[in-house]
Amino acid sequence: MPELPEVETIRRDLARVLRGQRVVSFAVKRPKLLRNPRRAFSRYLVGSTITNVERRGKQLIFKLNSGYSLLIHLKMTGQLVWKSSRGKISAGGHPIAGVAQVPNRYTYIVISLGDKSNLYFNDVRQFGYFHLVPTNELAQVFRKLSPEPLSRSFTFSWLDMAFKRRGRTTVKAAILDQGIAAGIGNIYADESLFVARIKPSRRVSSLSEKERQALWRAIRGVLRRAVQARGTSFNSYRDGLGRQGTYWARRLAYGRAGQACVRCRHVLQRSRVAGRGTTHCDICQR
DNA sequence: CACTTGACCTGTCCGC
DNA sequence: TGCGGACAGGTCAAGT
Repeated sequence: MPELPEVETIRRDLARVLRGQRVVSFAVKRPKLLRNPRRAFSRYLVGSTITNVERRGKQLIFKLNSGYSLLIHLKMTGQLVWKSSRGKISAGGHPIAGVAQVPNRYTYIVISLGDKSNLYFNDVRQFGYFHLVPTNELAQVFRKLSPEPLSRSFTFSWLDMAFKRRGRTTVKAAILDQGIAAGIGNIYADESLFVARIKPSRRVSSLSEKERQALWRAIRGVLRRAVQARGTSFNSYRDGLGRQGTYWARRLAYGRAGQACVRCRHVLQRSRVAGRGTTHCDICQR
């Protein structure tokens, strides 16, 4: 589910409330969601202090003072929701409308913190995972990911080089590749291609320099605006305080098949590209 | 090696 | 109302 903007939103919310907190206990109902033996969590997570909450691509990184980092991947339906000791999911002491109830039947992991607040991990489809990694091995774990798309190192010339490795595949498959654009998923792939006016089924090798530049710009612009909107919610996504994001109302292509293109008013088409449901405008995307 | 497909899970929606 | 099938935001292993 969550792509870069959603994970970044969760990261920001959780960093505020978790930084400096000690992990008091760790309860797991679905051991298969753990990538390490349970004893590793007892040794390196429980009793440690969370020094920071970071993000790389679609993964969250809880930096711990034990020398380890906790990596969390939410995959399709994972949620991380924090609840204060007062039992209220709130920001600045004010209750928020539309919050997720926690814990619930899909709450599989609970982390209890020193101030008696709790962090709940819910995951209907159980694809997500918790992975403890020595902090000095993080670079190795992330070695196949592209530079962060919103960072200065994600330059056009870097992307252009990366595209040369994927010349024969479709442009949609290419930008879904986490080694090309870490953090892009199905929503923001369709949004970026719409903004860049490129058909998702085009071969990468057929793109002109101008089109590749438009796509590079579109990826960054779409992700930046989605982060500003606190991500997209249409089903299970909730931010770090259980709230929904607002990008859904601003989307241009994803999930709008059958509706009018905002540029040319033709009906947006639904298709399958790179094995994924895809929406595009057959008239103004070339 | 490059690329595509199926599997992992559960829930929802749609047609019959 | 019930049932079967398709589909869902991600990523791997296994296949071509």
